[in-house]
Amino acid sequence: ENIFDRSRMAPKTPIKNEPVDLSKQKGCTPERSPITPVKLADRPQPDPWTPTANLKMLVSAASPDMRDREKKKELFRPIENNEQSNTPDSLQYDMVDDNTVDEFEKQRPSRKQKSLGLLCQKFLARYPSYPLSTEKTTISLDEVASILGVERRRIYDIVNVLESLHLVSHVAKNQYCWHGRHNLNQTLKTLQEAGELQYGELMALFQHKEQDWEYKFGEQKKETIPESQDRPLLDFPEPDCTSASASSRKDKSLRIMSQKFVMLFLVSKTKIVTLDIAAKILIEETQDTADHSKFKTKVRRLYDIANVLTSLDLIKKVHVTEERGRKPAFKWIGPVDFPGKTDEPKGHSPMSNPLPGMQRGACAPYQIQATGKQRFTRHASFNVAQPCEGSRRKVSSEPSSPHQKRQACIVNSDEHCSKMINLAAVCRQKIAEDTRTCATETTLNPGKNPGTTSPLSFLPVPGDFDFCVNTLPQAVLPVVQAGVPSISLQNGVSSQTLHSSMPATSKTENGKPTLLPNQPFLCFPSSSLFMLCGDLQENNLRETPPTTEDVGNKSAEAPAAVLPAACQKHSSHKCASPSAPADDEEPAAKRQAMEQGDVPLSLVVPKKSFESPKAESTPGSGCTSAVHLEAFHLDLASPTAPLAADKDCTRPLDSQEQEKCPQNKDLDEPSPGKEHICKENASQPFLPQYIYVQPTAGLSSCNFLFPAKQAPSAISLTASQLPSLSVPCVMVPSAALASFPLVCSATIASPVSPVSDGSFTAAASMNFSMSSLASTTPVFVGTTAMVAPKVPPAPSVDHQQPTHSTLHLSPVLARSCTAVKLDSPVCMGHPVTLLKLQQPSSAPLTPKSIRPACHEAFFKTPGSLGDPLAWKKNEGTQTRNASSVQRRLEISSTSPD
DNA sequence: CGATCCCGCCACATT
DNA sequence: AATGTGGCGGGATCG
Repeated sequence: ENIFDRSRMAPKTPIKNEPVDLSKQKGCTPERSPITPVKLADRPQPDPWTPTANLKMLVSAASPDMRDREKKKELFRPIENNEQSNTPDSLQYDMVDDNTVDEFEKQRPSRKQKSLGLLCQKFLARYPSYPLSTEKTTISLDEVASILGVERRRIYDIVNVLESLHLVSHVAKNQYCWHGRHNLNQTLKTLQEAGELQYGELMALFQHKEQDWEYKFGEQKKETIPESQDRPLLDFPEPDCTSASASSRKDKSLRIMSQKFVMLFLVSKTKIVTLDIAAKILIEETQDTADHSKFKTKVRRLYDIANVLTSLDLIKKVHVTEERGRKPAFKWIGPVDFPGKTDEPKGHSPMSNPLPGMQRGACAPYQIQATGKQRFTRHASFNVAQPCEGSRRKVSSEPSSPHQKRQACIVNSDEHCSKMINLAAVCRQKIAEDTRTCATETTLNPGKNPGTTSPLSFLPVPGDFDFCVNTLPQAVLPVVQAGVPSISLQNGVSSQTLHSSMPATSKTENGKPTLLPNQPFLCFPSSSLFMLCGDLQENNLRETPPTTEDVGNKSAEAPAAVLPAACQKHSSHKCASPSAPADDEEPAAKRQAMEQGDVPLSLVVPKKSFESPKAESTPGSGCTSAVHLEAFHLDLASPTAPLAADKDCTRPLDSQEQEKCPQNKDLDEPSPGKEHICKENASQPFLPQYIYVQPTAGLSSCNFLFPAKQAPSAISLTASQLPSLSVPCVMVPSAALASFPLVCSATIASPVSPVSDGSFTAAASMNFSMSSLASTTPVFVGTTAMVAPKVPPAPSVDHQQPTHSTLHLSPVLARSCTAVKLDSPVCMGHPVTLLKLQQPSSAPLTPKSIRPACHEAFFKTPGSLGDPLAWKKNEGTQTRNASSVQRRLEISSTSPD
């Protein structure tokens, strides 16, 4: 045979392929064949063939080429479509030298035949997926290499990836132990958790970027300490490794890269990750500057990894079509839910050790990350509460203008920042693109759900990016923000473009009636508050300006210089919080989203939030906060842009922005408690701290909400305000005020209930959700009351109002509910508006309390007034309580505390 | 022409 | 120094 081969080969052209044959030939000469393949290849033959060849020879001595060939054939065939594979075989046997060319060609393995993926399949074919626990299969690199007829180097490529998933472990030189897929799910789970921590944030960054940014920045700069923390996210592995394992060398980057890559999938809502995004993320982490060459190299490596993962049936190649064109991407087709897995993203303590088996380097990156993340999340959850870092620091430090800070941060953090930025930018773009684009992929759905897709979960956050970016840059976003939530998101998304214009319009955009379509809201970012101007009209314009300001504020915290610190913190917190929450939530969201569709594109996340479900989901606990946030974001977005994506993205920003606002006083707090407008119900849930005032559409009046939120922590302002529950807020009723009550109308929603998202928007806006914030006090109640009076109009309301008043106290929910009721009947007026109003109303109430409860309860059943009462009670308590969040939750339930 | 990615040089680690 | 590992990127193929 050998001879034949030679003959064939020789005559023709020495093809690379040939080597194998040659080796075989060599094989003939046993001498050389040392077991370990030496580079010797040189040997006699001209062909340098690889040493492995010799080995192969030896190995295969028993079953020489034939096998290989056969194997190859077999393997290939299935794999490849071509017939060629066959031919070669035939050739072998039949062939004559003559066949030569054709045959050769045929024989010569086409590139595909030599692909790493194919090789990996062959490799895997040799071992049982689920080996008996008892038996241990050892893998000899040399042996395998020779058997498979490849260089050892290639085997390393495969083994490294397999090792990253713990399918094999390195036991000794040249020796690997085959574990099979028994622990695959566990490993994936671990990776997912770790990924959420790490990437969650990153992603978040991307998606939420702003938050993250600020978050990061803030922390880092502010505190150096944090740095390490931050790092975790990115670097995680190395550090640990280094210390721990002392991993030397660069080490196993392929292994680590593989894990990270897998994490991205697991964290991605859509389960689709485009190569470029992955590369960017990985590069980023890596640190360095990513130059083009690096990027290229990364991509190459990713292809290597992807080939192996594909062979494992964990991913498949797909294409995501974006505006720009189609981009290569991979979709996760492996297990998604891991039973035991904790769902909660946040909490995990992944650290423990994700990878059971890892021996070597396996330092799990996770750990580190985890840490950092956790923190984040927490923060996120409550701005106030946890603010720890950010706020505190900030406070102390300088709070001057937010902008400055940011910038400064940026500068300082610089790298991170820059990276972040870049990434964010990238993400955005992608997102935007994605959004727009549809996924074409075979697999994917073309669906494009707008929202959905982004490959990474990140996307959703887009807003963040912008935010961040903008901020840094300057911020411009604002406008969008003004647009309000929806807009903001969009902005964030910027790339998407979404709605940039939207701001005001956003509502319209949606088309969703709900919002008031045109109602413009004004949001005042002031700190806590938002002002919504409800005018239906478009006051937007006017509003806009403010918004802008807000925006600016956002970035900065402009408002009060004083507060600045606080603000900053807030901002940071907020950001963080939002993000964090987001992260946490995201997972869920993602999941959901994911579930929903594959959309390739990013963005998916938020949407859900809109829906009540989210709120529900979130509910609870601390998590909730996070969730809220997300929801929040979403909500915001939703209003305007129905598109989830957009919304999502933007949202965050908005909130942030809002926070900034200066206004106030309260504002500061505001920041903490962002108030969002939630158009949607969803928003309800979370909303942060701000209070909105919505005017009804028609109404000119504007309402203001002040955030109560955090009183405690928060800022002084709050305190003042809050002191009692309500406090701070001021409402301006005007007709508008009425609206608030109207807000209740939100109730309207009732019908819809929370739901409606689309529509909600308006409502949403109303929502504010301060609750989340914390605020504590819901406060508003008073407002409500106030309203009532004014509102007389709504007689119907009246009854409620009374309630309200009482209610007011109660947390948001109650309010909302109440309000709703009232409204509905009464208010009236603008139905649409009403919806919006509702929220507002709620908002007024108390942002804080509202939050959690709100979400769910609210929307869903506005009706139950009873609650309100309860609320009142609660409120009282609440007020006391600082922790808004909890309360809120409680509130919702009833009286929590 | 961009997407893939094979191939193997070469550096670093380990023995 | 030999050998094990594996980063890395040129450049060939593929589509």
